[in-house]
Amino acid sequence: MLSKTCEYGIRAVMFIAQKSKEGEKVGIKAIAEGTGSPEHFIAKILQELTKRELLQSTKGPNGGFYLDSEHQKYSLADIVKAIDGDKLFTGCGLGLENCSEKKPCPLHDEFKEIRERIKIMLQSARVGEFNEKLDLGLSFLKR
Amino acid sequence: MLSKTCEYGIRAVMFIAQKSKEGEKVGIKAIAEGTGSPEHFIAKILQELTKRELLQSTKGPNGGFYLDSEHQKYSLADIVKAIDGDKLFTGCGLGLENCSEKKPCPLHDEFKEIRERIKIMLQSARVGEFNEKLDLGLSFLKR
DNA sequence: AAAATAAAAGACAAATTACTCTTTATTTAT
DNA sequence: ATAAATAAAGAGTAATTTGTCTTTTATTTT
Repeated sequence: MLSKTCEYGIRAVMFIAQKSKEGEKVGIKAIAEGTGSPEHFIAKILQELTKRELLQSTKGPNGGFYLDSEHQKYSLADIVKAIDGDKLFTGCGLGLENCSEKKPCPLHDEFKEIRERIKIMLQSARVGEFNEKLDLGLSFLKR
Repeated sequence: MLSKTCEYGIRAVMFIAQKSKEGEKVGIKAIAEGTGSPEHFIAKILQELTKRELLQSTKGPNGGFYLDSEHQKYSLADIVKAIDGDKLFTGCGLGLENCSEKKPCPLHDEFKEIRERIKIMLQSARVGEFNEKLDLGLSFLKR
């Protein structure tokens, strides 16, 4: 469904959002630890998200990654698109490049409905909306 | 969503089902051609499906792959499971090994619903149910 | 200004997935 | 019985994804 890169990315962003109360910043090491992800790998992913301005960071002592309230409004769909592109939302389920409404694969309508649901789900989920759930220990980000 | 291997596999199986009127058999070359797939690669995939008895074949002149009416009743879910395993149906959306009802990831319920839909869709689609659509040219298997 | 801290960048290594080629085994037709 | 046709099997190669390590750059504190 999602690439591993994207899974790590989402988990990291949720983690950062949670820790970003009052502009607190969180370093790569803590993120890797808190999400059970390989440190250098997740660093690369977050670099990319920062470049695309879905995530904020500062260097130097007391630096790290963070998400102000504006940035907590980005959707998970934004993150997924930034990492995996939009094939999940638009690609043919059977991998046919020319599959379209006019020239559909046999599963076109079926996959369309599913893709649509995934899209809605990810578009309506905001990066920052999981903070409480995580704070209360009702859900987890670490394997 | 599906691996490329699985996409090829499904397309091939649909193609074979369509061509299997009255026990006609179809060779690897025709399958590769008819589904726009790499010949030797699709051969491997079909080998595996045959070994698992989701597909039938005979060697020698006039041999090839085919699906009798009993075998046309297998579902696409059967094919997917044989090739990709069942991670699509059961895996955590964020890649967390220990994600479960009791210890859920933040997107657990959302992904559960989507996985459920995918499962129902693939379980209710029979390998042989696309023959007519394909015969009438209402859908295609080749990019 | 210097030292320390932290992300950015880049070059590499490993693992997995996708694909190719060659040989072997089986079946059918002559 | 032999030859031809065809899938099965196996041993590769190539590409992509995942993961690691090292160096550089920017920022802050002293």
